[in-house]
Amino acid sequence: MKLSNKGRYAVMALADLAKFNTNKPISLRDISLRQGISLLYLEQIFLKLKKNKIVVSARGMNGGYNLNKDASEIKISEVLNAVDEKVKTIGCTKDSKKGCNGKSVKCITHNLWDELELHINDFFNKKNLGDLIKGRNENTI
Amino acid sequence: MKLSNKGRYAVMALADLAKFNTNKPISLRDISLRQGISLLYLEQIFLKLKKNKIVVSARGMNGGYNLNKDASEIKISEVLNAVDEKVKTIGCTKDSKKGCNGKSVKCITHNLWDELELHINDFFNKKNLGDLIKGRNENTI
DNA sequence: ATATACCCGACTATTTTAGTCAAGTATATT
DNA sequence: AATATACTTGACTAAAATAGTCGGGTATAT
Repeated sequence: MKLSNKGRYAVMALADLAKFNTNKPISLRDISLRQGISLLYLEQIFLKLKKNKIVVSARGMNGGYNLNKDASEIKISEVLNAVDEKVKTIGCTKDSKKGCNGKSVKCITHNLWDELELHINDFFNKKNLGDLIKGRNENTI
Repeated sequence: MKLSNKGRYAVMALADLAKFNTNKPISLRDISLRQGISLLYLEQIFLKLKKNKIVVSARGMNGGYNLNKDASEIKISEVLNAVDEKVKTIGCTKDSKKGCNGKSVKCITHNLWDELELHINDFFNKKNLGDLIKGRNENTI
């Protein structure tokens, strides 16, 4: 059970964006250099963030990205969903026909995974980008 | 972020073992049939469970497995660790040299993933196999 | 003897993740 | 107008993890 780089990078990049936030757009090149994330990979990630209205883009020279709303209003869950980093714990309902269907007939562990999923999503729903900025100190990069 | 089948199967199989618990060993064949998990895959999983002293085996005809202690004393975290299903959220400290090292210099998201890991592990530490048995009803398989 | 069932390492196929590439389009600056 | 910067898009590839199989054991009850 692990978190993917894509999800991690998305949050890192947005935190960077929130930290250096000005009225001017910030280029992916800058974020790439500061956070050590491949530029090409960042491009892919930011397309999704843009589609999900988490960032707004400015094209051309001096272009880049800005947050679409205040950092404190961007939940981590929102970010992870945007880059398709969903929390999935249950696989038992996939081959529906026989066995656990999650409704009338449940496997003995079904509720456990359900609870776990809620537990994790709850965590991501309670944290926002603003929290990350607030919590940092002088050793934070 | 998802849970692997291996971890899921391990918990399912042990719950099955706890449910049908008698003084006689229970064969993997029975568990395989009841839970719909490949016998060969179960063998692989139970070798690890055995190495970690979660089950004891009886070889030969009428052989099989039994729990090594009371179901209420087997934590889910123990089971998942036994089959190498660790919770890993942090990848930023891998290329140690520059950037986040998790100690003197931390990336802005480091604490977040640390907290998440604790949050998930906490969940698994609080749940045991006994809880699953207690919580079931007549529709549970 | 023989069938059952655990034991063990190696192997393969599938899926997911991670990251790259090529070929654009838009815009500020010179 | 030319140019460099930087976003846009879809497809492509490589690497890693997962899921599951295979073959050839050994132990034991009947």
